[in-house]
Order: sequence, then structure tokens, then C-alpha cells
Amino acid sequence: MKKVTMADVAKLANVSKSTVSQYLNKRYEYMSEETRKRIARAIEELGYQPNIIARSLKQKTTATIGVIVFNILHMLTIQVLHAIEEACQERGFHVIVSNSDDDPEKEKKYIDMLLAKQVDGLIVFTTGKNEDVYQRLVEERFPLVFVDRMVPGVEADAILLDNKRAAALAVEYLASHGYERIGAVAPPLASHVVPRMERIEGFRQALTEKGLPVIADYFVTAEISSIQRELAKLFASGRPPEALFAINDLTLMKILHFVKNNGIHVPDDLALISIDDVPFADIYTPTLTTIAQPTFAMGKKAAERLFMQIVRKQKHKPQIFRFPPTLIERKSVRQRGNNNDGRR
Amino acid sequence: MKKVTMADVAKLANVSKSTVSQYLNKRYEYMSEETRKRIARAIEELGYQPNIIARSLKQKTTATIGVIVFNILHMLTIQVLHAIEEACQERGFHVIVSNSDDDPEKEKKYIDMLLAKQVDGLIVFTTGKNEDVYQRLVEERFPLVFVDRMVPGVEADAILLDNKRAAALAVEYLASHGYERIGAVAPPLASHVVPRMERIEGFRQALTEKGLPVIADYFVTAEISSIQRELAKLFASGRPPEALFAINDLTLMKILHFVKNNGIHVPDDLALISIDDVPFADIYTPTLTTIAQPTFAMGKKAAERLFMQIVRKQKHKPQIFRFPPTLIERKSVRQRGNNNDGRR
DNA sequence: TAATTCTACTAAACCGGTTTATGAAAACGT
DNA sequence: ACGTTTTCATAAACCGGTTTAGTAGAATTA
Repeated sequence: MKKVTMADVAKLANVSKSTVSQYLNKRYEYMSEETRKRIARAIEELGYQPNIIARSLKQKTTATIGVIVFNILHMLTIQVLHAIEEACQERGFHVIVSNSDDDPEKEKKYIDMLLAKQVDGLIVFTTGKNEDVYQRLVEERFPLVFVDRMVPGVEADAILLDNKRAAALAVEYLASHGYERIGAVAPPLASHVVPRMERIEGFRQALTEKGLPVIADYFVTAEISSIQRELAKLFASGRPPEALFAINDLTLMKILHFVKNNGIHVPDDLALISIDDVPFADIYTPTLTTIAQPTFAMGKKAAERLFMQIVRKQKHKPQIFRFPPTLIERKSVRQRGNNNDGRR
Repeated sequence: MKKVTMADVAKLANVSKSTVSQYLNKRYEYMSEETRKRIARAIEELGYQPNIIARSLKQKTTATIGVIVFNILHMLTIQVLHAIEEACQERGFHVIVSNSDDDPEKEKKYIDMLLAKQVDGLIVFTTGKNEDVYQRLVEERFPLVFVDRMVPGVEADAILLDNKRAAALAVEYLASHGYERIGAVAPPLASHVVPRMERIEGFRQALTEKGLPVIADYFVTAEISSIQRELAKLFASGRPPEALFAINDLTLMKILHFVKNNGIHVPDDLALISIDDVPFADIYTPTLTTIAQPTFAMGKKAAERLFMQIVRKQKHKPQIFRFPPTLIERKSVRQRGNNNDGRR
């Protein structure tokens, strides 16, 4: 198959391997026009393609980064990945994508494999575990950036949404539209899943700040698959919430399923607001008021920070970047009569 | 950082590099229990991790495949990618993902870069161009599998939807529900974009087979961004179609936008059926009747075929696999009065 | 006892580049 | 004319593994 090596080129051009290597690396300084041409011709003639693996071995750099995600099907993942890929293209880097399936064991395995493959850095949508592994990486100054989530206690760059702000946006918007009895829906809370905690905590905080009731029953946290069941219980009971805050796109989908199956009208019976701007938000009926994450900017930043770490390997103080959420006003929340601090 | 090499292990264990290598490759045949233990201890003690790059150089195999996609944000891409990634995980392979953005130039560049990086094979969601490049790969017996699209004239494995069947399913379903004046919506046709051509051709064929009128005006093919405008024209004219067949998810979205903006009621004013099962199909109102592609099976098959080519590098006759579409009946098409070959 | 076969392990070549130290020839300075 | 730079190019070491050929010494066979 492809067997042409630098030695072949050298022989044909009647120069040494070293000279060919210089040529390829554009170190023309002390190279005669004549030699340069001969090498170019030889390369052309043989259809020579350098073997990057060999180069990597010597240079100890692969121009490849690893990205480990906990859910490759999640829309946020894909969009951020897209931005990362684009940034890497510009720099001539390649991206190896691995899916941990939110399993810390797998995550650890991939970290090890990617390191063995000598990737130049790692961007991780982490499970939130494997603290020891990440701690070691940080100590060794291995380039590392967390996205979306992070590992508490590990001092590494992290690109996150300003989750509290996002929750506050939701609450403030609902409050200003006259809603008081507001519920939240989320997957099970776990201390190592940072955004979940922050969003729920931010939600609770915003409620109290706005002087709205914090009703325990209105916090629906359940496995995605049983959210519908839990909602059914909630709505079967006495007074259901007037509005629901969906912590992410997956829970929003479940809520939409629920309201559709139960003939609940949005926004008349129930107002809806969610984090993550789903692609169908403005063709749904009603169109969906959402809080969007700047996914592209987040991916770009993640890549940038990683490159920064890769080029200057000295110390650098890890930073946590909080990206601002944006409320996209549509029609799943509407003005209610009984309030006096909102508009119209 | 990580500098422990095999030589270090060898020295500490008081054996030769060769022996350590044997040990790592589990060639224990002629190795004393004693030696084995010493090596194990040394590895443990030094925290040694082998450098896969070095191994790759000698073995000429990287356990890495390249996947080039023309649109990383497309749902089909992601789902197939997911399956590919999973299959690779099982085999200990890594996946480098590149996004060509449907630009043949970029595609070519990535092929070259991935080859330089010595990937063991390539799965390509191709732009349909670069025939010469692919032809060379095939001649060199380089492992290659096309997915979704293919390059006409290049004899390589291809994993495709049975596009004609999919179009026929749509037409037959609409016909059996009493629809006669059926339109199709697609991005611009181009001979190198195989699925588009096949779906439209299959649609036309199915119409004639069912004895339904083939109306030129009802074929809306336009850049995604101008589909809404074209639809507006079509519906402003005399007799609009009773049903629309969307060739993929992107066109479906545009149609949904259009009907929403223009107060057209689905399915009463207009029936809708589309290829690609969008995630919101069963929470939309009405729920959407779609024709799903077996994306996971397709990805799995693509990986399998590639592995097949990777392990036995001899000749193998390239095959085109046509995967069967599945009609998922929901509510965007309903029974009409005036027909007599349908059910109900 | 000598020849042969196993066992346990190693030296050295190799993969295909990059890099460093070095050297010959040409150009320059005085 | 002779020493000094400068120009152009190369040999050889190196990266960190794998693999091949080979070799002591023990065990087996004749």
C-alpha cells in the first residue's frame, strides 16, 4: 500500500534524509534552490506522504486532543463538540471523541487510553467522579478543560453555564408574568453533578428572593424515565403548580409528553420555561420560551483554553468561566392577570 | 510529566527491554514466574504506561479510525456516529471525527491528514465528490466505508437507506389514505448527492405506479433557507398540494415553520410525511408520521464492515447495503373520504 | 558422555521521522 | 595568500516501543 518513506525520497533526490526533513519543515535557510527543487520533484514523483506517527514519536506531540463526553446524543454535547471541532480544524488538530455514557469507570478507562495515545490535551464533559485521576493530571500540568460539568475539588479550567443566573432568569421571568406557584423538574440530584445542583439551588434561592413560596412537592426530581409518572402524581394531588421550570432539554421533553397525554394546555393551564434551546422551540405550539446556553461560544472557549495550556506548559491558574444564559421569549409563558410588578 | 519508559522498567526489574515487551504482550511462554513478578512490581512502582505511538510506529496500526461527516449537527450523523463509537469501543478502537461541512476541498484535506495520521480505516459521510481520491484508496485496498451517501463510480462498501423504498412507503401510505395531489420538498438536487436523487426519483416513480398525477410545480427543491419562500409561492398559486413529502428532517422543519406561520392546519389542510424520525415527532401537535431510518443498525454495520476490511486486507467485493425504512404512523396524515383502496 | 532439545532471556535491528554535531566547499576579509 | 565565516549538506543518535536472531545453561535423549 503506502510504503514510500523519507529514505526513498532522499535516495531519489540524491540527498540525505536529514535534508528532506529540513525541506518538509520549511527550514530552507541553508538550502540551495537546486536541492529544493530536486526534493520537490522526488516527492511529487513518488507521491510521498510523511508519516505523522513517526514524527509524533520524536516530537512528543500529536496534534490530537481527546474529548470525553457523558452523552453523545445530548444536543448541548453536539453543539459544543461542533465548536471544538471547528477550533481544532483551524489549528490543524484532530479530535478523538469518546462516549463515557455517564459511567465513571468508562471515563477512567478512556482517560488512560487517550493518555497512552499521547493526546496533547483533554476536554471532558465529566461524570463528576474520578477525582483522583483528574487531580493527578492537574498536578502533572496535563492540559485539561472541563465543560458543562466539573469535578468539585479539582482545580482545572471549567467552562460552565452560569446556572444560578439561568434559574434566576426563569424565576424572575415567571414572577414578572404573575406566576407564584412554580415547580421545577430535574433528573435525580447528586452532589457531583454540578449544573443540576446549581440550577435547583439557584431556583430555590430566586424563589425566596422574589418572595415566592418554596413548595417541596413542586420539586420533581426523578429518573428521566419516571418523570411522567411523578408529574402525574403531582397533578393528581390537590393544587398543581401554575408553572414549571425544566432544568434541561430532556426533562422538557418529558414534560411535553406529559402535558400532551393529559390534555393540559400550555400556557393557559401550565406555563413552561426550560434551560437549553431545543431545535423545535419555535415550531412547537405554543412556541417555547427557553433559556439558551451559548453553546458555540462555550465550545470555542474550551478549545482556546486547552490550546493555551498546550502551548505554554508552565503553571497557569485554573479559571472557571461562567457563560451567561439568554432568555428567549416565546409563547409558553404568558402574562397573567393578578400581579403588579410585571409589565403589561 | 510522564517520562517512564520501558527502559526504566527494564532497568528496575533487572531484565531487558525485550522481556518487558514480552510481558506486556502477555507472551509468558518462556518466562519464569519470578521474572514476571519482578516486572509487575517495577511497572507498579514506576507507574509505567506504555506509549502507544511507539508501538504504532513499528506495528503500522493505530487502532484508530477516521470518520468524516458532511454535517455534524445533522441528527442522522449523530445517531450513526454514536453507533460507530460504541462498536469501536468494544474493539478498543478510537474514532477521530472531522466535519467537512459538505465542502469537497475540506473533505480531501481531511482524508489526507487522517491517512498521514495512519488511521486504520475511514468511514465517510461523503460530499459525493473527490472521486479520484476515493478511487485511489479503493485501489490501494485501504479500508473504506461510505454511509448515507456514496460516490457514484467508486466501488466501495456503502451503508445506505433504501431510499426508493422510503419514498414509495410515503406515497403508498398517502395514497391509501385517499391523497392524490402530493408534493415533495427537498434541498437542491445534484447528481452526486445520491439519497436526494433516489428519494425524489423514487417518489416520482411511486406516484406513477399508483396512478397519481406527477405535477412539476409540486416538486419544491430549493436551498434550505429559501424553502419557506418557495412554499409560499406554491400555496399562493391556484391549487396547492393536499399532502407534502419531506425528504429529510431539515426540510420538514422548514415546512413546519411554514405551516405554523401561515395558519395551515395539519393534517386537515395539508398532510405531512417525512423521512427521518425527529425527536419531537410524538410530542408535536399533531404527532408526526415519519419514515425512520435504522440509524443505529446502520452505524453498527458500517463499523463492522470496516473492521472486516481492516482484519483481512485481501480483496473483498464491495457491497452496497440498503437498510429498510420503517413507517411510523402518527397523526400528521389522516384518512380522507374519497378513496377506496385504503383501509378503514 | 556427547549430542540434542528446551527454557529463559537478551542484543540489536527496526519502524520513519527529527535533531544535533560536524564537516567540506565556497565566499569573505585583510 | 591565508585565516575566518558563511553556506549547504550529512552521519548518526534518538524517540519508545516490537521483533528477530541468537545464546547460555539446564534438561533430555542417545
